[in-house]
This record gives sequence, structure tokens and C-alpha cells, in this order.
Amino acid sequence: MRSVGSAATGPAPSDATARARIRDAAIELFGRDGYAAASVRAIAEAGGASPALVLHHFGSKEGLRRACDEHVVAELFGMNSRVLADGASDDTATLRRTIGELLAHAAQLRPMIDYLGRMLVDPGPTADALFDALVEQSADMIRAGVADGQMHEPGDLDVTALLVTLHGLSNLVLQRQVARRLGGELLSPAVIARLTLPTLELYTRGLYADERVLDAARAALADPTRADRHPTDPQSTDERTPGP
Amino acid sequence: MRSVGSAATGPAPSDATARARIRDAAIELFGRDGYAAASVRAIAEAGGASPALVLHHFGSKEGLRRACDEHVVAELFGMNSRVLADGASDDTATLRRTIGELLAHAAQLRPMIDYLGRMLVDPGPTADALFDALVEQSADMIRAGVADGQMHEPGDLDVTALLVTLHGLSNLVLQRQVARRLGGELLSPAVIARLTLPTLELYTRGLYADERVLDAARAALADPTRADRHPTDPQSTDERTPGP
DNA sequence: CAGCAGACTAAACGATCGTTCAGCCAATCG
DNA sequence: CGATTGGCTGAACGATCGTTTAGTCTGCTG
Repeated sequence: MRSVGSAATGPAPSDATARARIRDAAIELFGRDGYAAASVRAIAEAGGASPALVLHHFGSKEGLRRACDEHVVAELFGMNSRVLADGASDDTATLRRTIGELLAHAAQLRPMIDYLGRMLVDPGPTADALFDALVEQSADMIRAGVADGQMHEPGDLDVTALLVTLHGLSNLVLQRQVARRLGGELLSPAVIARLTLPTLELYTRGLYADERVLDAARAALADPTRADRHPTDPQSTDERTPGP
Repeated sequence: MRSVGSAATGPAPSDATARARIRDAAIELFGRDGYAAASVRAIAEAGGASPALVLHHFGSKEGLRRACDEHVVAELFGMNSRVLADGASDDTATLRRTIGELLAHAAQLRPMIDYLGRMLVDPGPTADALFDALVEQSADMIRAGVADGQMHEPGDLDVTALLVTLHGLSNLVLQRQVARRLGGELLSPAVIARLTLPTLELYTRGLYADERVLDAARAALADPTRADRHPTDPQSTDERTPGP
């Protein structure tokens, strides 16, 4: 199992090369404060180096951002594939091992998750490609689930994959709010335990007890006399869930 | 119907008082570029004023942020309540009217939605209270839905309300990605039409065809020999949806 | 009419930003 | 051994940042 970092139980931040220390510090600060608000000087200090060394290694602040993008994508995206694969197993031992590994690396994962959230919100060079890849992963997962009868066949696979990706990412992008509401870090055992069942409940039973809303929306969409051009959509602005 | 702005069909940006023009320009730029990356000078220019006037009216850049927070929260949150209420109606005419109004004000809404997304990601003074209020609204909606039998009774209402809020906000926070993938603005008729049915499908049928995953997770959570402290959770890191 | 108040601006302040430059130090190599 | 390279630093550059200051103009009030 190639683990989260090339150094899994990993060298303390003071060990690695200065280049790696600067990159990790940049991921931490970019993720916490955003790209614009994190200064080269602050990153250099957090990495135990001089501002000049930062630019010596990465050319410019933008070059540093690209290096962080690449590193975070490589680490998290590789892990995502593996977790998705392992998570597809109904072997509870495999599940438990995967989650255990996640929790064990929580400290190293959290800055990268913060960074990923920023990537997807700020317009960045790598963010769009990453998002597309995640949507494609979701689509593959749904296709596989449908193929062996474990999932419903969605009416619109592309959009459903998009929605599933969005919903999954919302935990990461709004991690601060999740952690605050649930009283612990996102990757803490307590928070994960609290989230697991309601999430799966939502994904297996849905929210609505019957198909009334769905049918009503279908009818409204087919209705040629509809308001502007179409009706009922729950999450369009700040509305999040439809009434019945 | 108190509409989106105190000026619904609204005065062109050049009409309003300079204070309002500056505030609107700030919402636009804060939302598009983030708080740190949007300079007072750029905001002043976009609002057709001098940088000094910005601080004359709002005291400081942080004061301007507070004014924007208040304004956006008042506009969007009020509208959210109304839309949630109207959306709870099974009268298709009401639904159509609500959506039509949303679309009509899309141009005025979009900057505020961008701003709201930034608010929730950056640590800001108002963001936490707003998020809590949204979760509470979701909880109320679920309670009402359960009361009249339109929704399932969730095992953990608080967490389910949190999840529903997160999922709904993901469309707004990651609006850029949604718009890019679906080839149009989030509040455009085409995008809304494309999103509506898959969203409701997910909320009424769920993703999984049976309760296998849910049962497995329940068993694993109860299992005392679980990995670190608990098992199976789908969305913990960058994993978004569980395989069965 | 004088006088005051508030909207508004041009110019400048100090701080901080990203970046550059000249040079030090240690390891490598011929 | 001397020469060279690359990691690394301190000091400084110009640009831009948020903010302040002094002052102008407009419209109201006594």
C-alpha cells in the first residue's frame, strides 16, 4: 500500500529537504489563508528558510503554487482512487483497514484537504482538470454500481456523477464548518463516526418518502407553459432542499 | 412578494448612491477574487469613486467587508426562507413563479452567490452564524417533511440537516465548476433544467439500490474490533461515495 | 449672506508585497 | 589542490497595499 506520503509515518518536517519543507509550508498556508493572503515571507519562515530561497527553488510565487498543485493532486488523487476501490469491497476488514489508515495519516492529510478546497474555489491552473477527473471517477463508480445491481440507474449519468462529486467535496470545501458544528477535526474518529450513517442513509433511502416531488418536477419540466423556461429546482440559488 | 433587492427590477448601478455602488462593486470583486486579492483601489474604480471615499464611507477595508456581509446575508437569507416556503408547495404554478423570479433576478443574484461562497470558505465574522442559520432552516424543513409524512425520519436529524445543507451549498460554493461542466451560468434556465431531475432523483431514490452498504456500515460501527476507532465512512477525505 | 456639514478627491504616508542581486559556504570534481 | 556548482542568505528594489491628511465643492441652515 503506497501510503499517503512518500514518507508515510514520515520524516518530521525539519528533516526533509528545504525544498520539500517550503512546499509543505506553502500547502499549509495557502490552504489556511488562501493564495493571495499567504505571503512568500510567511511561507519561508514557516518552512525555516529565507524568502529568497523560496524563489530560488520555485522561480516565483506562481511557480510555487504550481508545485503545490502537482504535489497535492498526486498525493490525494492517488489515494482517492485506492480508497474508492477499497471502499467498493463489502469486506468489513478491508473497510476498517482503509479507514484506519486514513485516520493514522489525518495530520498529514488535513493541510492537503484544505489546499484542495482552495484550489477548487479559486481559479487555478490545475483545479479544473482535477475536478473533471473526480467527476469521471464518480461516473465510473456509478457505472460499476449499476452494472452489478448495487445502484439505481440514474436518468442522467453525467449530471448525477457531477452531483455526487459536488456533495462529496462539500465536506472538504466546507471542512471548517463541518468541524465546527461537529466539534472536532473532519478526519477525527468522532466526526467520521457521526457522519457515516446519516450519509449512507441519505444515499440509500433518499430524503423523500415517495416520488411525489420527483413526479411533480417531471410534469413541470414537460409543461410547456412553464414560468421562465423551467420550474422547480431546489438548489438553484441558496435554496438547498425542495419541499415535498 | 418582496423581491431580491429593495430595487427589484432595480436601478442601474450608476443610479444608486455612491455608498451602494461601492458596496455592490465590493461584493462583486470580493466574490470573484476573494477578500485579500480585491484591493480597495480596484473596488473604488469599479464603483466609480476614489479609494479615499471607500474608507470615508466604511472606515476600513474590514468595515467594508462587514457591510457586504450584512447586505448579502439580508438579501439572500430572506429570499432563501421565502423560496423554501414556496418550494414546499405542491402547486406547480407557485413553483414556476418562484423559479421564474429567481431567473429574472439571476444577474443581481450571481455576485451575491459568489460572495456567499467566499464567506463560507474564508474565516469571516458573519460566516459561521449564517451557516448555522442555514442548517437550522434545513432541520426545520426536514422536521416539517417528516411531520406530514413526505420525508423519512432520519436517524440523526442534526447531522442529516448538516449534510443536506452542505450538499445544497456545494452547488453555490463550487458554482464555477458547475457552470463550466454544464456550459452556462448556474442560474441559467438550461443549467437549472439539467440539474433539477437528477437532484430530485438522488433525494427520492437515493444512490444505492438496497440497504447492503448501510447495514454493513452499521455493523462495522457496532463492531468493537474496528480499525482505529471506527470504520466505513465514504466522504472522509477525498472519497466521495462509497462502493457497496 | 455667512457658516457649517458632509460627500468627495488628490496626494502622500509607511508598511508590506514579490522579486532581484551580490555574495557566502559546503560539497563536488578535475 | 584549485575551480566550480548549487543551496542558501541579507539587503535592497520598485510596485502596490491600506490608510491618512489636507483640502475642495455642494447644499443646507441660521
